[in-house]
Amino acid sequence: MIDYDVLIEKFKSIIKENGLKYTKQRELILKFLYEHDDHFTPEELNSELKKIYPDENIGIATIYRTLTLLEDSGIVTSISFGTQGKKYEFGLKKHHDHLVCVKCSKIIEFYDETIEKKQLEIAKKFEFQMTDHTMKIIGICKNCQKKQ
Amino acid sequence: MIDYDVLIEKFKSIIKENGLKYTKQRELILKFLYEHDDHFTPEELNSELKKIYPDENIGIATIYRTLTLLEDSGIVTSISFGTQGKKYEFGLKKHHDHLVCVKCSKIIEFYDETIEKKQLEIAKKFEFQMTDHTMKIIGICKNCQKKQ
DNA sequence: CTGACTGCAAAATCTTTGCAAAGAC
DNA sequence: GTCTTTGCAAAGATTTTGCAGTCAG
Repeated sequence: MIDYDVLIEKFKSIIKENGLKYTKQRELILKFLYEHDDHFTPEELNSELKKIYPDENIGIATIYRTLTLLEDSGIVTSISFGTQGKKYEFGLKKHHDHLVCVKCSKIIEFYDETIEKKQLEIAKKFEFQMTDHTMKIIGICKNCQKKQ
Repeated sequence: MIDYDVLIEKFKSIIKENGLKYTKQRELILKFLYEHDDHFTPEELNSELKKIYPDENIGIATIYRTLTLLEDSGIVTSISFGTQGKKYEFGLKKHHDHLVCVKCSKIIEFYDETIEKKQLEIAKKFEFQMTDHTMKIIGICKNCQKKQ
């Protein structure tokens, strides 16, 4: 996993390259995602940040704008839940895919080399310039099966 | 591909089992998706249906309600585009995955046996009761690459 | 200083809901 | 007839935008 200091350097250089500014809000949002290995909606991030930094008062619009910036920079990635919006996670870790539980919304990550390779082949076959790929296995997790 | 008459029978029996009613609106929406092998947003469906059946005046709410019903019945499936909503397609064809172009939003379908098998294995490994799975390869399609 | 960023509130999207009238069975 | 469905418009939910003040470089 990328070191926090290295991450900040990387972020700062992206900021600089694009004539943007390095602000406290942006840092705090990035820091939170870096430190929490999980998936969050913008609204969840907003309330979590309010808990941790009650004095900062980061606006929800800033959360959205920062997440977009971070996603465009490739630092965070998102997973979408149809109508119910998106969840974001820190993105500079090994590529992986997701298992999503329809009952409790829990997300489990996995990685499979065969699938990764196949995806490349398929993109090539259709002459697609692949920028990303996602795979979601939807179902009922072990825990929720027990409850039934 | 399932025959249209068989499809209607299937739909009618689902309707009956659930104490629902078979209405013209529901039929027209299903018919449209059956006849058009493509992916549509609710809004697109709405305007297409208005073009084909200018006298029917199907409300957008009915489109949403019917799509939800059809999706729950397993007759249509949806693919989500993050914040920008969902697209629906007729679902009773061979399972397949999607290539999505970020430039023109075109969707190409593909099927790969190896990936299908791997998904089953992974679900099993995590003791997930898989109900569905999706895979999206995101990138720039052949056509849009040329334009650049 | 200058131009980007922020919080706020308003606006824009997209989707769902309440309700009276219409339609299926 | 009874109970579901419909279209409409209003309400909700989520995300984006405009703007004046603030802040980073």
